[in-house]
Formats: sequence, structure tokens, C-alpha cells
Amino acid sequence: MALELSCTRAEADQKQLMRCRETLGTNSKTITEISKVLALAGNETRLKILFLLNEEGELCPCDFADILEMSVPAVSQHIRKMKDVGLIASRREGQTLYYSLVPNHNEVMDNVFTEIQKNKKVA
Amino acid sequence: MALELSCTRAEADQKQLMRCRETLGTNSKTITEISKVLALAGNETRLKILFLLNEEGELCPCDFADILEMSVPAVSQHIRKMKDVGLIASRREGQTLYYSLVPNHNEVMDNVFTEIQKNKKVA
DNA sequence: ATATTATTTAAGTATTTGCTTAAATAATTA
DNA sequence: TAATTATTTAAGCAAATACTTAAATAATAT
Repeated sequence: MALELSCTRAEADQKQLMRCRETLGTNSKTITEISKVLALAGNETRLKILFLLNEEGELCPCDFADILEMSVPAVSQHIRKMKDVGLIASRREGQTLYYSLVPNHNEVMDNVFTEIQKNKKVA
Repeated sequence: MALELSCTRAEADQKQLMRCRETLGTNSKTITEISKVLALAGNETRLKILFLLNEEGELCPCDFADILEMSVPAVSQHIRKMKDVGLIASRREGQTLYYSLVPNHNEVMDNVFTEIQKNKKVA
């Protein structure tokens, strides 16, 4: 099907619309990748996991289960999603798997962490 | 029900677990708020809308429908979600509603935009 | 070997999400 | 006033999400 215009208003700026399409094309891959990371961090439980890893270095699934007061499988499934995109990595020590942030995977997340810390409630 | 521990391993660092719970408590409100913004930006269509608003200043729903090649109601519903949390605002000019980013609403998003631009594909 | 512990994986389910189409508002024009 | 245009809102639905419980791995200890 041909490209259908939804908007017929006189003020519609065709050059602007073309420029926007081009901008999206140029940044398409980055936008897709960043939106994936943001979708992961957009879940409160996962953001807590990432934030804690940033604070503590490494933690294991049962630590998170204790801290977040949720089941170990639920934690494990969140962790897997973040591992799948390379946000976090694991290290085995006996039966325990320690998870940690992959450094410099995504600058956006670094900024998210500092932003959370900046707004820390002053006791 | 009482707080049940999932993890009984000897190495479990009770002080660390307490510290983590406290950290989450202290930052609870911020984490909740930021995760909401990230969840919104974690949708590729919405991230494109936000990115375009950052580039162009203001655009109307039918502009987005044209650019993103999707229906006007679909765009409108995405826009509403972002307006509901105060990420964007509207200005009416006749029949047309122009949407724009609310400045300084969230520093995290500013960083997301610069991160997208930084990775721009070099033509 | 068997049992225990830490974790993952799988299957099932309720909720949420993102679209669709149709109808409702709102402003403009004839 | 009636018709047109821009937009929102509502209802319905398929797909995705986040949990649950039970079963499967994997490492350690008895």
C-alpha cells in the first residue's frame, strides 16, 4: 500500500516530516537498542536489581529474593532477561551464582543510577 | 506472614542484606518514579515520539501518524500516557494540538537523547 | 550413592499492553 | 446550521508480561 497521509492541514510542513523520517532512519538501530534497555529498566523490580548491583558489586538470586521479598524463580527470570541482552554477567562460586553489572554496557543506565542517588531522601 | 529467608548459605552477608533493604527504602520513591518514565520510554514508538519532540520542538498527532506510519488513535493513546505523567504538554492552535517535551521534567531522558545522538550512524 | 542446597527452566495463568475500529468532542468552514 | 477536519475516547482483542508452582540441573556434603 502507498504511504497514506493522516494529516491534510495546510500548516503541515512536508520538509519537517521528511526530516523527521530521516532522523529516525539515521538513529533507528540506536533507538531500538536503547528502547530495549529502557524496557528492561522500566520494570521496578529489575531497576531495583540493577541499582543494587551498582551499589553492591555483586549479589546472588537468593539475596535478591530476600531483599525484594519475592520468589527465587521470579528473580531468576528477571535476571535472565537482563543477562540475555548483556546488561549483567554471572560468576559461579560453588553452588552460588553471583551476578554483576557488565561495565560500560550502557551509559544510559549509569546516568539512571546517579539520578536515583541524586534524589536520595535526606534523613 | 513473617519474613522468610530464601537463602541459607553460610556466606550470606546479613549486614549487606540489611543495607540493601535500607538503600531501597531510602530511594524507594525515586526508583518508582524513574521506573515509570523508563517504562514509557522503553516502548520504541514512544521513544521515537520523545526523540522527535526533542529534535523538533513540537509536533501534532497526525504528524507522528505520518512519520511513524501508524494510526492516529494509536499515536494519541501513546501521547496520553506520556502526558499523564507530565513528560509532555500540549498547546492548541485551532483544531491542531501541538505536543512538546516538558523541559527538565526528567534528566534521565535528556541523557537518553544525547546517547541516541552520540551513536548516530555516520553517512 | 543419596541428600541437601542454589539455581534455572518449564508450564500455566491473570494482568497489562498496544493495537484496531467505531463513536464522541472540539474547532473551523461553507 | 450542517459539513469537514483534528483529535480523543471507548470497546474489543491478540500478544506480551510477570508472576505461580512443579520439575530439572548443578554443585556440595553426608
